[in-house]
Amino acid sequence: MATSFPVNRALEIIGGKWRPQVYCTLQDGPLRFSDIQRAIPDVSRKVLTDQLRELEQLGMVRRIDYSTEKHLHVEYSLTEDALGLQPAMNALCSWGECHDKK
Amino acid sequence: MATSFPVNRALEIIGGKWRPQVYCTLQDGPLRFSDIQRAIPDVSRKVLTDQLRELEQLGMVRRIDYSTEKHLHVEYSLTEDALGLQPAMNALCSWGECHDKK
DNA sequence: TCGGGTAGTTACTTCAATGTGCGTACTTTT
DNA sequence: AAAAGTACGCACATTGAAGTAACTACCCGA
Repeated sequence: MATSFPVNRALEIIGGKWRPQVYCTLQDGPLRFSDIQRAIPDVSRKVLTDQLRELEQLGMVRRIDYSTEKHLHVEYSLTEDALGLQPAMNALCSWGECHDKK
Repeated sequence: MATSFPVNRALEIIGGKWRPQVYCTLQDGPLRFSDIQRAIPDVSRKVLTDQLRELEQLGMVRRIDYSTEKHLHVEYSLTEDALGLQPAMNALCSWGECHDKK
């Protein structure tokens, strides 16, 4: 299977159309669902919830429900495991920045 | 568009089902088509040629035709641009290795 | 009570990536 | 003469990721 390569574990997290944005958005700290949506305006609610659920199952995103009887309040954040990908993300970003121009 | 993120430039190269394998296989030097196939047995001829063509168009793979009237001989290798991704690849790999076990 | 905010779910559709199976054309080896 | 290697191309089918649109259910402020 493709997952015999260790890279693919990492690509499950940051691969796909929206995951890099979700990752980058959550890097700066916990956010509510609607804040993530505002940060990534082009993603639909459905796709965003799908992505967050999948990332949660992969152990990369933590979902904490602070809702009371009065208010809905859910926060999403990256787990420590996910934060371990930051060096790799930075390497990918800096490569990307060098190879845009032209 | 999603490509506003610099990460996505890099994910065009190493994202997808077979590209990490192709990348890793060619890291060790130029190979012929059939050698790549032997290194990645599960990929079909069509998909492999598709991938190589796309990576060539992205400027990540160099295709050199050494054929004579006698022999077909084509070699594929990574470009210098693509080799610039090695630090990022290593970072992804080492993250993946740490998070397999368990 | 009307619009806007919170956080979703459900059903259906579309589209790009991937896979299957065939044919081409020319070679060397047995 | 037949089989097997090299490097493809083409037509089509399947699959999975992503998108669209509508619905739920509750709260707040004007």
